[in-house]
Amino acid sequence: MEKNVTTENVRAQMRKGVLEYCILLLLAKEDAYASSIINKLKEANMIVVEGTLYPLLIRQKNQGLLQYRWEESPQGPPRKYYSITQKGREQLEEMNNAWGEIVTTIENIKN
Amino acid sequence: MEKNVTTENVRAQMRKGVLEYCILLLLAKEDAYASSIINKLKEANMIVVEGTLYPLLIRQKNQGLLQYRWEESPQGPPRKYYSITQKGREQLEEMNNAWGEIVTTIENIKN
DNA sequence: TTTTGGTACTTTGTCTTGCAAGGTATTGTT
DNA sequence: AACAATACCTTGCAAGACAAAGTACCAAAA
Repeated sequence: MEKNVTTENVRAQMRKGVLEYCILLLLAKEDAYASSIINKLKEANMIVVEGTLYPLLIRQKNQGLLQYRWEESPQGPPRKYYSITQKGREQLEEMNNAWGEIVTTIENIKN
Repeated sequence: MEKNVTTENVRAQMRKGVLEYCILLLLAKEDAYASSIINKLKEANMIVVEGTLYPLLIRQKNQGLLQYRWEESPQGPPRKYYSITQKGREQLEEMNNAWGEIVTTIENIKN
């Protein structure tokens, strides 16, 4: 059964490829915890939900791109603050290049 | 000099979100058959293999974005020429917008 | 003190999709 | 007939996005 393709689906599809890139971009600027990352991405029109972000952060941590520390919250449970590692910054360098190339490639195909 | 594995993974990841977009962009310019599409994308640095492209073309056809006709080949078996439909062009419009927004979003996150 | 509401992190199951590998089919050449 | 080149298609696996449900912590209200 083919699903009806909506505008949202198109955007969702395109977001997938750059999600990890966005996380590293954000964390390169400042440490953050999952819920705050979701809000920042939402503000930038890059919708992500918990079920996507948490496993993604764990994957990036397991790859050595991120590390985390626990911090008390003014209200509620403690927060897991993620920060980017040296390896993460190198990966981000690669991603910057890759992103630039993709953008160029699309431009080329468009002519 | 060979690029390391992770670099290739990063590029592959980012390509995923825009593959369908690239197909429609190409077919909006001229009809093409699968093997030629693979070559055109390869020239544009957007590597795709048969096992990816054939199911993708079938999906897009089932969604009404593409149609096809058989044409004799000067050498070898007949070719399945795909062309974009009206619905496909409308979808392409959406994708152009979506792509523009993603590019803008990334720029925003960078700053 | 129990309940409630807000915040935060985690896991499970499903669905889609990319891809390697192998298969089928047609045509021209040896 | 055998082979090479071209072209299309399928299968099985793996990764990942997401909805939904679960766990846990804290503070203020009942």
